[in-house]
Amino acid sequence: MADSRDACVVWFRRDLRLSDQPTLLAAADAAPRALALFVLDPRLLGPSGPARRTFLYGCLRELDAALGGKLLVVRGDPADVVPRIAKAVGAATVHIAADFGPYGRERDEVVEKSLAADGCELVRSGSPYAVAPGRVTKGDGGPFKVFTPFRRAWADHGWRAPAETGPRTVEWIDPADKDGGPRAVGIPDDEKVDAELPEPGEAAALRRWTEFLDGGVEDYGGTRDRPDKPGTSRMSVYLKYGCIHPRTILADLARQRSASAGTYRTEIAWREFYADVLHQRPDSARKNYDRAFDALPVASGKGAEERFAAWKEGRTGFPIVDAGMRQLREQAWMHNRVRMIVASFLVKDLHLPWWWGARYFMQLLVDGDLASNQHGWQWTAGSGTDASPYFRIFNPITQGERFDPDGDYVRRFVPELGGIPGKQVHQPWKLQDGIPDGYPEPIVDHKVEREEALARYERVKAARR
DNA sequence: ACATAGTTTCT
DNA sequence: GAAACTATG
Repeated sequence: MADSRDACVVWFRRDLRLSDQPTLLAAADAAPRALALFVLDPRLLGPSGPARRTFLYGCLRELDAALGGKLLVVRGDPADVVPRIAKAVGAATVHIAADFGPYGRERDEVVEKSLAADGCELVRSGSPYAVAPGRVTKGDGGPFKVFTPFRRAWADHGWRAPAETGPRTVEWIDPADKDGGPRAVGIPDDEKVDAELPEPGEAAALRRWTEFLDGGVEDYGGTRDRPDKPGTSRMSVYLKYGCIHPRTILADLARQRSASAGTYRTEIAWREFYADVLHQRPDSARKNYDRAFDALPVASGKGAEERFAAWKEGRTGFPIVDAGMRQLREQAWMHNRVRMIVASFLVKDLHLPWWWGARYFMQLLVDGDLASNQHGWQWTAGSGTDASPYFRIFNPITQGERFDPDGDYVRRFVPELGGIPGKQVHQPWKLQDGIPDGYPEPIVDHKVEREEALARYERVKAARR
């Protein structure tokens, strides 16, 4: 329909890399020249704080440099902005590098309709998942609700090998040459971020991945649950922004034979599972996946707000919880084991709604991803897919002693406890000399609140009948 | 007597 | 996952 037009638009969205980028192949097939576009959409950024935005800007800066300074960055609603740009460059097709994945499909349709009015086609050629959400289904076509069967079907489904692409597959159009479209706003300046952020961009992602593959993956099974050790891959933030694609990771893992490589692959599968769940049930980003949990009485009012503030600021009096919450502020990141511990504490000890904690995580975590974050929380709360049973209530002391056995993690992030040697640091109220100055008493009695949580859960059971 | 390894129970 | 319970030496 538009063979006379020789240009297209490559709309970078969540896949901010150039290698292994099938969108570029699709674009090169469609037209010899392409305009590289990134839309700063306030809704795409979601409830992100300065850490996430600044990391994103770093990725954009690297991409722009790799494209010879030709990345067009505009602000606005894609449904309005994208068609105007497509028209300005005379594009017959707009190629999205990675669709939204689990959410925002309706919004894509709005853009699609708007483009179609100008005879321009929207082409989705990628996904930030090995298997796009919605593709792995049960025999009857229904979605999986339990992780393990999903993982098997997901592995059986398979995915293609990384694509051989480079930045020179198309000729990039200088955005200054286009007339009539929205004006470039450029990449915003970095915001003031107190946390120390990981290095943004594709090159950093590949460096980190190589480092993990060569050094850490063999120990992954043994040390991934140890917040006091650098045992995790730290790849989450790069996956979130598409600085690396999971299929690159999976292809490298397939060359390894170790059990640890299999464990790591399972973690990738969890990411894909939760994306699939959110795709099937977009409402589960805000509401209980299991609606029987709507009957769970949650704390509210002034007392709840005060407890929530203590949790956020890392002054609950439970060292492992406080260390985690302070790591979150210092690094815009928290070790996954500790995420589970602080989440369990918020839900089961403080009886606060899981979505309070989930929203706070999304604001601060540099790797915050809606699907993984919300469903990770729902897993802990017991309201999610294949969730942990509600009676699984983490004991913050036992968890601390088991996963931070020498107390190094706590001392690193809670300086008030810096002088207490060994694992005693997990129970400062038992010290002979009393709790060190400046460190709070426990704000709740875990044993009491555990019983309270179980009692509240009876309401959920009743609601199911 | 008592520590502890193993088992059951809990939506 | 943790607590209560049971068996064992």
